[in-house]
Amino acid sequence: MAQSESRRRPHLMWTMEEIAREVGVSTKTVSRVVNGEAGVRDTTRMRVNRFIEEVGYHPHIGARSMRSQPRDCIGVTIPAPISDVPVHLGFFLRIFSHLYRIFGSRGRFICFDLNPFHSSSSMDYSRGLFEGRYAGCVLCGPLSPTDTTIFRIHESGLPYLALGRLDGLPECSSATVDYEVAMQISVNCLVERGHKRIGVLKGFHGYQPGLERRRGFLKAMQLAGLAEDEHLLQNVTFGAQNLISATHRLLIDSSVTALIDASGAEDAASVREGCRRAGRVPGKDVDIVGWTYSDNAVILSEACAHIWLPVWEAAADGLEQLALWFDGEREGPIHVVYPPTLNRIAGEQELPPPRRLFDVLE
Amino acid sequence: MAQSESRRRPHLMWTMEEIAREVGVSTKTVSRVVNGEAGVRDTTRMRVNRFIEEVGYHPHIGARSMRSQPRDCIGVTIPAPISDVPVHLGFFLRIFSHLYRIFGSRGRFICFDLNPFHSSSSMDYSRGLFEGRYAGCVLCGPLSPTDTTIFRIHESGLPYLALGRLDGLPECSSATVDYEVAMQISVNCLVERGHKRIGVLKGFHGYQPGLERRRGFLKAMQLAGLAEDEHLLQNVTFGAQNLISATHRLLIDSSVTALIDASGAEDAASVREGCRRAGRVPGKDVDIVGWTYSDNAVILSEACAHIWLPVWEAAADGLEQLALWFDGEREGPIHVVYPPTLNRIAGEQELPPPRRLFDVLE
DNA sequence: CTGTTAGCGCTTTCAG
DNA sequence: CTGAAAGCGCTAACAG
Repeated sequence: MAQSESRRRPHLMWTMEEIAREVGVSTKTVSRVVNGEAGVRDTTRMRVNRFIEEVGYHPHIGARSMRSQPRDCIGVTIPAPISDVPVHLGFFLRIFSHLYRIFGSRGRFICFDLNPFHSSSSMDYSRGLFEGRYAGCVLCGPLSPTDTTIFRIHESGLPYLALGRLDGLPECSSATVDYEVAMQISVNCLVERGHKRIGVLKGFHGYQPGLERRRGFLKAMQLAGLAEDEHLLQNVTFGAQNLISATHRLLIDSSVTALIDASGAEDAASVREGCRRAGRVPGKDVDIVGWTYSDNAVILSEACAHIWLPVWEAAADGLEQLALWFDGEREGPIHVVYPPTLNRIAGEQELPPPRRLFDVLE
Repeated sequence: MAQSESRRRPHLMWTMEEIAREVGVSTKTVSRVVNGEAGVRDTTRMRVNRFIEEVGYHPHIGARSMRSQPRDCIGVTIPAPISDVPVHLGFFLRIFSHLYRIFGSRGRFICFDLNPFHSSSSMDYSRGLFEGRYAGCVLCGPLSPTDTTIFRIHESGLPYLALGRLDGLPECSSATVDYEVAMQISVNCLVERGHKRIGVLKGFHGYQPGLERRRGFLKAMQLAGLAEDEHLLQNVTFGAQNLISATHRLLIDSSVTALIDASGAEDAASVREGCRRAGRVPGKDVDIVGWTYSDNAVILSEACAHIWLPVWEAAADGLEQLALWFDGEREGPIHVVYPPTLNRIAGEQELPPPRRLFDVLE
């Protein structure tokens, strides 16, 4: 036990070898103590632990990660540029809250890669995973049909959850809502009310949720024996101006008597303004079905019905299962698809327009 | 150029050595290309880059971190258990937003260590830094006078910012508000209005902001030639019940004619209820000075004045400077101390009670 | 411009 | 129960 107390210098970053030398054991013994492995006498263990506590030793995570996969860090990354798909503040807070409860409160690190598109031109949002930075990850946003990164993530076998699915990879680990069905329900609702030409404000163009909206619309119109006019589908982005003019474009055609607001923007004011500019009165001239992420919520008080997309609820379910996969208590991939619900509730009390994560606070 | 295309197996995790072998160069050349260093012919660089892109190679962050300090990850940790100091949702969102703008949008990782107290009993919130996980960190909350971890962080020379200071380490890199002055201003305001015995709802007991409140109170009372009765200081936690009963305890003493709400809870309802239980009418029986984190805000409409603590503004300033330190464009430590402001604005429009990060959403 | 060698701090393997 | 040695994938230092 050659404890050379005299040569103990004030270190900031200790190594196992130094610890071992000071305590008078081998590095392997220190390693065993640090990792709580068996095969160390209690007195030795205590001696090592005391010294580690005293000098404030922390194992170097990089060195460790060269021999074993990291287990204590979950990554969160965004597969779409934030400028394309602004993050709903309420959604983000829920996700963050779940991540805290499931991972953070148990002492795990939660690592955000919020702009993987910064330096590389390619869709390299998987970098944190393949760099060995985290043990699994959450893809927090819709996937693009041209996405290839997701395939590599899937093949890696590491735990992951996409908050959105992909036609090209049906086995993708995902938690989402069936937007195709949402659109079919919306169309049917309006067809039942006697409408023949139904306009659609179609959000998420270029992403899977946009594809599903389109497919659901065409399928439902066909089943109803109505014209599947592509012009009835207007792509919209999240900007108010864009939403206004798209609404206007649809309603300027007087044969269009109904509107499905599948923009995902929950922006009643813009839809109203678009109606006004087209000389229409919502609820009288135009029958509207609005889409929302909140149950029993009214987005547009003049709407005849609202479709509730339980996206957040699906995400919560998926994250719960991801935690199990993470802990080795189940296998991947995860498949959560929640059905949308048609709510015919009415009321003056409209949901306030959503705030966006990085939009509102500066 | 021994490109053994034939032996190229579908890998998920490539190493530099494999890349080098496949392309027919040395590992050092691959390293140079990956890190954008000079000393590689353009054609070679392109050949390597093409291959890297093709196979989706990512350098192993652990291996890299053994030779050089990480530069692309900022850590956020909480030096106080979240149960002691619930996180103000508005504050969190501002911090997150700043972190995104300053670090995230530039392609850096933001790594949260939200419950470092999970497994270890010691205040080990510095673990991420000493494990080599991040290049610098933000300590997001008040510091305890018994804290020793902060000394090690300070000595490490790594960039860090504490959102709160510490008497025991005046040179600590920090961005905060002068609570001592806030208390002195509060007391003076009430003394000018003729009060001799002033009760204080004192938040953050056991943390530096609590100490500063106490010190400021005793100092101001002494300067005013009034009794420095310790009983006039009531420690409060963030629970409504606690706030109510503390208010009650103070005001049951009829000699106490004024109250400083330095709880930090921004909870008008509880203060009112405490007054009511003591048979007092705020603004008539009791003169009140309220503390708030929002400028020109009214917390309690019956209050004669409000003290604005620009904590969030100081944090924003500090984070801006941390980014410079991070990028080597300045040296540490950072010293931001914002003065509080007395606002005599009145109005019925009270600020809604704050939401807490992990309280509200589940 | 390019390559070789050593070694970062751990964990794994194998030997006592 | 304990230790010695090899090696993970990368970069720094030094040769060419």
